Amino acid sequence: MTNALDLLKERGFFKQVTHEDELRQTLATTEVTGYVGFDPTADSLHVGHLMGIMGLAHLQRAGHRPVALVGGGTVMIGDPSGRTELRQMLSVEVIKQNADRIKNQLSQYLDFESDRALLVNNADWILSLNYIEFLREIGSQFSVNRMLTAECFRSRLERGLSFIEFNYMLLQAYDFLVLHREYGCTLQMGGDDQWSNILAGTDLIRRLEGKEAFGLTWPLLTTASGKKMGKTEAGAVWLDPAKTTPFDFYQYWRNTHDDDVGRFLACFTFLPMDEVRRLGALRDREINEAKKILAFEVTKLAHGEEEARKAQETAERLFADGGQGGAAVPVTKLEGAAYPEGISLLDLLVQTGLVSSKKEGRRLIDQGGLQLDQKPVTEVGMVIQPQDYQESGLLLQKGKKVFHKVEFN
RNA sequence: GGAGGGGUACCCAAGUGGCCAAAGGGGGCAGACUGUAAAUCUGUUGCGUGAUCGCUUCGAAGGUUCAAAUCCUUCCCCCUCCA
Repeated sequence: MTNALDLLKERGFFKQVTHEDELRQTLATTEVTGYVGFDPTADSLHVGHLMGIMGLAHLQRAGHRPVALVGGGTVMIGDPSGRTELRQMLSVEVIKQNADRIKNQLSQYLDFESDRALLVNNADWILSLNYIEFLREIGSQFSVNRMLTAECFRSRLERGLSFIEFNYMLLQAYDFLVLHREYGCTLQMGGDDQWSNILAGTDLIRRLEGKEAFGLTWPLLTTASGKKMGKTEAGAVWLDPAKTTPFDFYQYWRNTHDDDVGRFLACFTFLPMDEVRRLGALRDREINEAKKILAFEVTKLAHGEEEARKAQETAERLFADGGQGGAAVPVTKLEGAAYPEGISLLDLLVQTGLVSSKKEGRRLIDQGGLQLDQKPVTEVGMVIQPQDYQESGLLLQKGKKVFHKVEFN
């Protein structure tokens, strides 16, 4: 079996490590327990978290034991790394709810059978911390001078950094220490912005336990066009199907920038690297095949094969055949009887969420960007009679690739 | 606590009494091109309406004025320097 470190490296999960050779050696000879932290700032993970999720998943597949740490405690502080503003503080109840839902999503990716993977919430040990004890045991191990030289704080010194944020590093280091003590965890992974925090943890373990722990970071993912991963015009691309439909999720990946395809296949799927390299090397029109595979595979992981297949079929019909679409097109169901006089197309657009105001809808139609059942709409004031669409419903198309179905019953 | 600077639309940022629903850039949306990609070009980007009409908006609340993002008062928040 390939060494886990080389596997991660090969798949794009490698930017910095603490001690590369020792880590490789350890991974080759023992089952390593490694963790990644996730902050429950929302009630669902999104595509931006996928690096962490897949990092753990790849680790597990290489024969090691992943630990997903939900930061129910640390999120109450807020990681200052890379932020320009103090994070909004969330209430305890909200954080708890979020943490629970996130646990669920993670189990899609990791095999938690018989402790082959662990799920922990640092709220369990952080919320009950005693301030003085913590300062004496952990705080005494940190040099403020050294902390200030860390990149994550340097940039913030100019913009302002609150004391609560300054403590984040200690808490994250403490997490690592706890996991080390409780579960023999010796590896922490994360995005490269976590480097300083990870080092704080490995240092702490060395000082307090006299043991060697490892840190590994991967490059912060941006798309080739420099955008933050997982953000679209409509906001984040969520893993929760109620927040981002599997179809939209599929489409997000289907529209990947050419230059990102190979990288994404390596990171976000389990396809063999030979296949990844072959697909990533495709050019021009041919790369669309690779994009389809990427979209299918990633959707399959997030939502299951069934949903992925539906999304793919729907996309094929919508784009290739120009037909009425398929099962996965987002649908709005309306009570036809509620509109005896018919419903204006503009109102309908707003109801489906295709536009945020009638003004925007009007603009859309004026600019020729709306199609109704494959035909361009030219009349702004058009009124829809529900009885005319009793059977198949109607298909709205905004621009080139946003589809929405309306059904009346 | 003291001194100074600042809060403008999704973001950055101009605007210091009427010509301001508010320049410019980014971002978004749409059109052309195309491969459901990128780049490029064009249009558009507070809300309501058929509208060159109305309504709401420039940290918050009051006030002055025919007229305020712009002037005055009070309050809230942020930053810098000093302690």
